[in-house]
Amino acid sequence: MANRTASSEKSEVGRQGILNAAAMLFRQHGYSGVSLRAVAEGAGIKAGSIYYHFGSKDEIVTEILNAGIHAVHTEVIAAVDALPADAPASTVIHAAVRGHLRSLLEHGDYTSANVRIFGQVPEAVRDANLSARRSYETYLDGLLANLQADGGLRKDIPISRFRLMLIGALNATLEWFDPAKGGVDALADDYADILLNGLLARNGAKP
Amino acid sequence: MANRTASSEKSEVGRQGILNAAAMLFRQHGYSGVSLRAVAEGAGIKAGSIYYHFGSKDEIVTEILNAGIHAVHTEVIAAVDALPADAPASTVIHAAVRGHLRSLLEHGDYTSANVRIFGQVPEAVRDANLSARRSYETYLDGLLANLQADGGLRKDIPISRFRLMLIGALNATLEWFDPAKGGVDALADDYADILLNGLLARNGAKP
DNA sequence: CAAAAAACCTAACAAACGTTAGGTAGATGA
DNA sequence: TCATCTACCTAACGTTTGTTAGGTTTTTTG
Repeated sequence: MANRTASSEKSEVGRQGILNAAAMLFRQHGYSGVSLRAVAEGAGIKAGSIYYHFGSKDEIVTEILNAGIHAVHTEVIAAVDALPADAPASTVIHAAVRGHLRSLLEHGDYTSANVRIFGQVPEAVRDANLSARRSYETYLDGLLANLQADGGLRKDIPISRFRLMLIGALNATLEWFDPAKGGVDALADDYADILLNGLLARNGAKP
Repeated sequence: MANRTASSEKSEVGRQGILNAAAMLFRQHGYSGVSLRAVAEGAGIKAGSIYYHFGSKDEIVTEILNAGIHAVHTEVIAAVDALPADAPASTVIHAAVRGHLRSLLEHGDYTSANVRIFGQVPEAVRDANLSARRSYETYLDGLLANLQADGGLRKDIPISRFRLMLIGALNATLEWFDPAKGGVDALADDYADILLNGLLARNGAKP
């Protein structure tokens, strides 16, 4: 029984089903740790059928990598654009942090696959993802530069270092965050707070 | 010519040579991306010979993972213990950050292999590394708790969140840091500064 | 100097890999 | 209704994988 039309649990089909299954698996097991047979099973089809939609494994992973960057980039832009134009630096950073974390931790098989496997894929695949990456980095740098020019952010540390630390700290949450244990937004509140105000106890304290 | 005793470029031999070669390769290509034949070539021997020293690939990777954690743990302890007992929180954090980064970025094939592949190895291997991880985490938590109790660190955010963000931000430097482009210690200065004081421009500014 | 132990090599195994060729069921369009 | 097209399947290919068995060389030991 339950043997008609393959009967996988999810069995999303078609091109998108392959990408969804692959993104989930890449995120969990790394690039070389995922076989096309595993991807096919996740998508509810057989391995050979993948080649109807894609020319190679690298073609799949390239598309996933690009979609991952595009997802964060879009979500962060949306979060920041929703603010009033004169929002203070702390508000802008907070919105960006929340947008990035949401994209990564909530609807984020593609984004988290990107973070996890970018360092493992063949060089050609990495290269194909570089322009999307740089585009996001440039956007963040512009954001930080504006806040710095307005006097909201300190000026004694280069922007690229801000940005690298920001992205690094956020992406690292992927390794331990458990959506069942606590909300993404509460995490974003804490992270933005620490990043903005630091760990040190203030002398002129607040309540 | 140059054909005696295998003549590989480095050709470290023996058990340690295998581990060194494997750590370097795992760091670059991930767990499944490294074959035992590649490890053997890196160590200057043939694939089958590995089994004289190790029982399986997982046995190798287990040992590398444990050595990696042990290396950071030891270096951070040494850095902190070198400080006077009454050192302020900022000094202690700075020393810990520098120790962690040095272990990761300077003499750190084992440590960086750990960071890179921990999420990809079979569950049994991960489990075998958990106690070493927890030991390091417990040490850091104790450190942070002391500083918090002394009034050096703010108390409105749980210690585990401090620690996770700290380790995450530091480990993430592995993805982009280029030792040829800038010193580890300068990086540690900046990171400790940002983590302690935050990104925001201060009103009661300093010179 | 001979015997024993240590450290390797060679050659092969079954399984799993990415990929390809050719076939088939069901929908679509004339 | 027949031909075409889409979306799959089956079966196999050559290669690479972790691993093993058995043989050879080097080093240590008595």
